[in-house]
Amino acid sequence: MNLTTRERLVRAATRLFADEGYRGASVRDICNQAGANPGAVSYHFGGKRQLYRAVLRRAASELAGLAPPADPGDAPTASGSDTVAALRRLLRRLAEDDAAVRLLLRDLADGGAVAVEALTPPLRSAYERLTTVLGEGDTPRGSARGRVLFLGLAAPLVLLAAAWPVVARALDLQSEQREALLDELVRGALRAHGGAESSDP
Amino acid sequence: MNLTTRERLVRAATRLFADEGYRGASVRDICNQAGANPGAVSYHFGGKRQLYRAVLRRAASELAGLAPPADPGDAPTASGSDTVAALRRLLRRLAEDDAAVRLLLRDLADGGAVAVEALTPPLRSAYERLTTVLGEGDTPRGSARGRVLFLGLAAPLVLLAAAWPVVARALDLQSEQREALLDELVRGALRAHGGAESSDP
DNA sequence: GCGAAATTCATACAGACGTTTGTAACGAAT
DNA sequence: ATTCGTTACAAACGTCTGTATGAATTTCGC
Repeated sequence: MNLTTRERLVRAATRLFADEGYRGASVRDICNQAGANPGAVSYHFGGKRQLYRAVLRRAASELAGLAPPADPGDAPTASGSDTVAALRRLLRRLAEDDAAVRLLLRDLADGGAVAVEALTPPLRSAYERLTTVLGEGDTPRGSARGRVLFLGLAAPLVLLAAAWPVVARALDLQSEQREALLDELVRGALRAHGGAESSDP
Repeated sequence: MNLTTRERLVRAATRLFADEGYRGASVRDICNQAGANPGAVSYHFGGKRQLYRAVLRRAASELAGLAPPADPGDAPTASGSDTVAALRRLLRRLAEDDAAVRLLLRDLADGGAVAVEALTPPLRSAYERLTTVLGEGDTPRGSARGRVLFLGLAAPLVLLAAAWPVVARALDLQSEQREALLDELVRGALRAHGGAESSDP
């Protein structure tokens, strides 16, 4: 592999931090995996903490890249069949390399400092994209229904991607049923969205 | 405080493990917080790992206790207004001491070994209670609609309790709006539940 | 009030930790 | 050809880790 040492460090650290946590992954392990010296972390990043921040930033922006901003050309659709397909793709990508999700899950447990600052823009754009596509654009961010739709989709998605074993065991599901369950969830959320008006503002 | 040393250790460890993670919380810190000796952990629990397991077990059973098993006397209700109230209480208790939730969140990032084995029974009973109350008892655990309802409620609840700052920031919400948002979520889920039939088995 | 058991204590240990250090290797510019 | 900045290296540093130990102390049945 003809990658720079810095890049190899980030990749090895991503895997190890996701697997073992910040303190659990030692600088020596990371450098061994990257084929570098113990001092390489201090040299390239100024310390372990800053390597961790770099890894977390990259993971967050990777997750952010999975939710593209709202396209003005998007037409309001009642069915949302393309929404189902898009979320299906999203789940597949989240599941096939879960390092980023697990890293952010750890950050959430740590208070979510990085998640708050790095994930707010993509979450907002995903929220706006969703409400735009579904024709709720008249009340951009204040709509109770929009919030419910968004959280009702995003939260199960995170759990499906990051905590699937727990969900599968609790609900007696096989691993192949994960995408089917996501489909059911999306349809359920859209059903809720198309239902009766909510009462409070 | 006239608590046994063992109990003080568990309490201090719960807070520190939740705040700093397993490796981040040192035995010395725990013992200092508990007003005990460094050797107290080895003496009472046989080691740090086993103290951690005890803490995790207690947290899991505490969470489990918040979701009482299905009462045979529960009558199927279409409105689910008592469901809203029950989940409101649940969120409030989860939020006011978030140590247990953060502990289990860390366990999820670690693979969820404890969460899988300790949370499966309460999750199942909560699931059955929910479907029973809402009159879906004819297809006990195979119903796609039941799974959607359950996940659509449980997942946002976890996020609301454990990652509220991220959610609040992304959705431009104040901290007082948390319970209102939960209400909206429950109503949305019930709306989805009462909607059209789902297609697949 | 006594003796045994249970508990707490101060201390010590070997190992792993993150980081620093001095030096060597390398290509580019002078 | 030589200087320079960048990068990589091996070794060592002091600190902190979890645990073990044996003495001191408290607790409790009698």
